[in-house]
Amino acid sequence: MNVQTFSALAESNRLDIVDLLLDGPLSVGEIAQKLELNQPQTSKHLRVLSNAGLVEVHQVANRRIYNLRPEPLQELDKWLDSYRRIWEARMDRLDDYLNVLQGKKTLN
Amino acid sequence: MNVQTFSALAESNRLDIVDLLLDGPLSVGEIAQKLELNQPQTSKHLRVLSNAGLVEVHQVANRRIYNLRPEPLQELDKWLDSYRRIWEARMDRLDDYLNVLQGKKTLN
DNA sequence: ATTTATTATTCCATACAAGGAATATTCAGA
DNA sequence: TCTGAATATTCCTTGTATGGAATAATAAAT
Repeated sequence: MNVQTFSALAESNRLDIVDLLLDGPLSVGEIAQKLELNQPQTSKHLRVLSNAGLVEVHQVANRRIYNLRPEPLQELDKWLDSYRRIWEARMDRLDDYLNVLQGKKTLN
Repeated sequence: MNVQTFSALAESNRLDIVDLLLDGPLSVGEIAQKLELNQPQTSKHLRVLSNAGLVEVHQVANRRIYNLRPEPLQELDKWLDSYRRIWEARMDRLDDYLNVLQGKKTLN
């Protein structure tokens, strides 16, 4: 799992941007307006998201249109697979482990 | 979606710890040894993970046993739901959006 | 009570992220 | 070619995260 994805999403404004782009592509100005952000910081956040591969840009005249790229989120989804299997089984294998420890102890 | 979850996972050592705990609970020393980390930094990382609710601790004599808590990852899983719907549909609604822009343009 | 093992905490130094403000860049249109 | 709109970049400052080293705290054992 790529840590860059988590880094990019570990900032509330950027998470808001991603959630916003879920409804479709938007220009920088539209994003800034809807989230009440300054344009420069919006551009900066978009660059981070872009570096993480979470968004892509297309230029239309003056505007730059950003939209989501599914790949990183699909990778995240795939990563979660391992954990889903455990949820069904039993994530807190604590009791088992404590028994092992107890066993070790009685073996000493 | 809670940003703390992303922050906690946005560090490779911590991500390694989480992946390691997938195989079952471990003590601090075991984690440090398996990941070749110093004990103090291991404790620090575990504290971050604990604050994010990703792990829980149980004390057994000297040792502190850490294991995963499923809730934050389940929340992450739920958050991804919105995106899965889009993947099937078509995440890059870029063409549509460009047509809209084109339409606006011809209306000017 | 003292020692030993295990874990947590503190202090320090460094690196990195983020916002504000200003400026640069790019492109379309007059 | 000049202007204006949209976006990116830079500079600066501040806050925060991280690792290393040392130390503290806790519990078991002798």
